[in-house]
Amino acid sequence: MPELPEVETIARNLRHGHPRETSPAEHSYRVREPRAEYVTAPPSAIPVVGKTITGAQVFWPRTLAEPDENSFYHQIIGQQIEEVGRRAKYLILHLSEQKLIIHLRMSGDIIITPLTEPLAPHDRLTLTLDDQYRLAFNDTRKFGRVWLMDDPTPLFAGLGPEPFSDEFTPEWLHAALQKKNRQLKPLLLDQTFLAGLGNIYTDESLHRAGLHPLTPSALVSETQAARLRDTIREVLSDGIRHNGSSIDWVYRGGGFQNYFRVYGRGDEPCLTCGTPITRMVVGQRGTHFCPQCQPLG
DNA sequence: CACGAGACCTGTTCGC
DNA sequence: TGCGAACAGGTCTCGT
Repeated sequence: MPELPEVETIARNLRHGHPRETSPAEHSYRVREPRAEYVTAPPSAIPVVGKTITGAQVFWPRTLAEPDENSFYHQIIGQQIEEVGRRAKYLILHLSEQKLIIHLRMSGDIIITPLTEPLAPHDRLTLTLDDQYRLAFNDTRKFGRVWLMDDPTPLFAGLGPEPFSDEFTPEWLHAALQKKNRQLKPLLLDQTFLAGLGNIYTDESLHRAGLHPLTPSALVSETQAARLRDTIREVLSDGIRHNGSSIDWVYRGGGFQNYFRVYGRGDEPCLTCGTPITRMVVGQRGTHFCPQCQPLG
């Protein structure tokens, strides 16, 4: 589920609590009704910085990638949450002694509730906080993973650059695309090439850049690469500004789904030219593009 | 190196 | 109504 903007939103929520999306209805299409209980604020929007972990519980063993369960309990209890960060799609809780790394994969979410609330159906790992709140890693599909480590550097070693870093320049992107001989869509999804893009934001970036998802990377011109770099940053910024995307049953307060131009809009008219959006499968992922605005070759 | 298929999982939606 | 297939924001591994 979550891509860079959603993970960034959760990190900010856990750090500060964050103002909610008060989405104006103007560009709204495909609007889904948010779950009534979350209309004011999603449960991830409660700050946890400064709180101390007084208990922990693992309900689905595979969720905990490292260390083993007993060591996890022994090590994490007593540590304070000092800061919350993000690298690629990883959420990072900086604890007083170690780092707690969380990858939400397809269906993960972080939910903060008072201890008096019952556990949610898909809570896989929970932390008890000293102010009588509970931080739950909730993950319907069980793909998510959690690591408690002294130094997470090895986990991040293979990742490509952050899209908002100084390293991600038009020149870097053009050169990097030249070095590969791959289709753009799967290449942009490859976290070792560039960190943070997922299926939604890749499709949206390529549409705004006017590039076909199957374009061979080595054929992208300098001008096109520069444009693509800008649209990637633009789409991610828009996503963050709207607190990420909320689709299907996972609602965490974001509203960027109301601004999708191609994702999930197969057969609907392109908002630029009116041509029906095409949906095809590329690398086993649903891929959406406008055949008019994003010609191949 | 590039690419496709299969795994890992549960839940929703759609067609018959 | 029931039931199977397709599909879902991600990533890893294996075979060609």
